[in-house]
Amino acid sequence: MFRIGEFAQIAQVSGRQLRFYDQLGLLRPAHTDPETGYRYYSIQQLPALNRILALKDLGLSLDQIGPLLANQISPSELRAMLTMKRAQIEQSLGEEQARLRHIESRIAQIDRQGGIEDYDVILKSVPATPFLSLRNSFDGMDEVVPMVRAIAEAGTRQIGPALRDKLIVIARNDVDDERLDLEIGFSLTRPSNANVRIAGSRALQPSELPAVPAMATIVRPGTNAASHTSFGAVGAWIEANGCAIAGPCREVFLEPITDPPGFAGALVEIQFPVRRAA
Amino acid sequence: MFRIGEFAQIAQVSGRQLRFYDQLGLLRPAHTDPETGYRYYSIQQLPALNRILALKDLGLSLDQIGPLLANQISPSELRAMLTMKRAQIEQSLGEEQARLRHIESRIAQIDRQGGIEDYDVILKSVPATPFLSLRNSFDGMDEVVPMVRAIAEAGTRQIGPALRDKLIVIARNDVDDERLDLEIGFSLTRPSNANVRIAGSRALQPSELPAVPAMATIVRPGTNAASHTSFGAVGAWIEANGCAIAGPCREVFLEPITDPPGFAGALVEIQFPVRRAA
DNA sequence: TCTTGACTTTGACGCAGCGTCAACCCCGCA
DNA sequence: TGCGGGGTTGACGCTGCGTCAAAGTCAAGA
Repeated sequence: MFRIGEFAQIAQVSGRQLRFYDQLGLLRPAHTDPETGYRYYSIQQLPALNRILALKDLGLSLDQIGPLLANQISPSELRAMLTMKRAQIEQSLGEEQARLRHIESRIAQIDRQGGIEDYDVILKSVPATPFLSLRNSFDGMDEVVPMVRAIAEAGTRQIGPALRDKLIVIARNDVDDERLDLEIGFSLTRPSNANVRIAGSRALQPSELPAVPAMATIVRPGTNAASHTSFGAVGAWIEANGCAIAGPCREVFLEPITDPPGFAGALVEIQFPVRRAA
Repeated sequence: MFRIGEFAQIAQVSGRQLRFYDQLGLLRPAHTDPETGYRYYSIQQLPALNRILALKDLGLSLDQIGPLLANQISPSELRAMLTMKRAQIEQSLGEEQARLRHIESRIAQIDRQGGIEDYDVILKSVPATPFLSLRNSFDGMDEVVPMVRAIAEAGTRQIGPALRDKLIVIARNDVDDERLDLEIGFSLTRPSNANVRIAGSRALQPSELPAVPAMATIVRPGTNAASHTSFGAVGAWIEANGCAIAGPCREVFLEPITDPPGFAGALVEIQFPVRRAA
C-alpha cells in the first residue's frame, strides 16, 4: 500500500489527479483511513489507473470512461463512441489544418509586406431573402455607377422603410465576358412584388436570393479606392483556407444610402460563396 | 445605430459575445445610454468586430487580440506570436493524428475481436536510476526462471530495504540471436556498489540504467500466461501511434517479491523505449 | 393611456480537468 | 517532544462564452 504521493510518482500522475478521480468515483483508493482520511493505494490498482489514462488518451471524457470501467458498455456501444470520436477528430483536424495554412499565409504576408492588412475576412452563413432587382450588362464601371445610384434612389423613394432592407450588387459574370453582367437591387424584409420604376421606364423584378451556408466576407469602406485589395484579401483567405468559390460574388451596402447619394462613409460587405475543397 | 440584438444578427455573433467583448474592452459600443445601460452599436463597428473574429479564427486568445487592436504590437512581435501559434498547432496536429490512428486501430480491434483488451498502454518517462545487475545468456526460459528467482532471493536478503528498489529484467538481445541475452538486477534508491553474491559464486555488478524520456508501458499480472498478448498490445500501440522502438525492453516487477517466491499476484510492467517516427 | 410582449440590463453559475493556494492535520524519526 | 515533509478538505482560477433569473425598457396595439 502506498500513500497518494508515492502512488502518484509511480504512475506519473499528480496527486490532485488521483484525488479528483477518487471524487468522481473513477478510481477509489484500495483503502481510506476513516479517521485521517488518508488514501492508500495498492499497486494492484495501477492497471485500473492506466486504463483510465489510456482511454483518456483516446480522447474520451472522464464521464464516458466511468461506465466503461464498470463494464457497463457493450462493444457495439463502445464502437459507436469511438466512431463518433473519430469523426470529431477528423473534423477538428481539418479545421486545425486550415488554421495552420491560414497562419502560414499571414506570416508570409508579414514577411512580404512588413505588416498586416485585411485581417478581417469572416466566414458566415446568410439566409435566403426576397430580392427586388434589375439585371443588366454594362460596358464598364462608368456605366455602372449611375445605374447603381439610380436604383438606390428609386428604391429609397419607392420602397417603404419597413420593407426595404439593403442595396445589393451581384456579379453574374458566369462566363469570362468582357462586359460586366450585374444584378442590382434591394433585399426585402418580406416577399413583395412592389412596382419600382427606374428613370428610363424599366422596373425592378422580384426574385429570391438563395441562402448560402458558407460565405467568405469582408467589410470595407465604400469610398475606399482600394477595393481590389479587399477582393484580393478574400481570395487569399479562400486559398489559404482550402476553399473554392461556389457562386456569384455579392456586394452588400450596409449603410442606408443617404442624401447626397455619394456613398460617403458607407460600408460595403463583399461576399463570396465558398465550399470546402480538397 | 443598432441595439445589441440587431447588431448581433448582422454580425452573426451572440449578444452575450458582444457584452463579453465590451466587458473585456475589446469592442465598446459606439454609445451606451447612461440611464438604461442599453448598448448601441454603429455599423461602422462591424470591421472592428470582424477583425476580432478573424484574429480569433487564427487561434489567438482574446487577451492577445486586445493589444493588437490598439496597434500596440509591432509586426515583428506579431510575427513571433504567429510563429509560436504555428508551432503549437503543428504539435497539436501531430497529437491529433496520433489519436486518430490510435482510435482507428481500436475500432479495427473491436471489429476483429468483438471486444476490447489491453487498453492500458501508457506513455511515460522514467529517470535514470542506479542498477545492480547480472548479465547472462540463456538457452531458454527454463534457464531464465531459476536465475531470476535466485537473484530475487539474493537481492531481497543482501540489499537493505532502504536501498533496494525493484527487480528489473532487461532484454539485451541486440542481434536476433537464438539465445536470450538478459540483464537481471535491482534498481536502487541511491548509487551503491554493494557486494551481492548469487548462489554459484557470481556477483551483481553496479551500473546505471539510463533515463528514457518516452517509454511505452503496460502492466500485466506476472502469473498471467498471456504475456505475449501484452507485448502484442504494446507493439500495436507503438505502431498505431507512429512510434518506433528505441532501445531494449525492460520488465519491471512492481510488487516486492515475497515468499514463497512464486510471483503469485505480482505485477510486471513491460517498458519499451520509443521515439516518434515519421 | 395602459398593456403587452419582445428586448435589454446586470449578476451568477456552469463547463473540463485539473493546478494552485490556504489552513489545518498526521506520520515517522531524532 | 519537536520538526519537516507528508496528507486532508475547500476554494478559486482558467477559456470563452451559454444559459438562466430577476428586473428594467421600448415600441406598438387596444
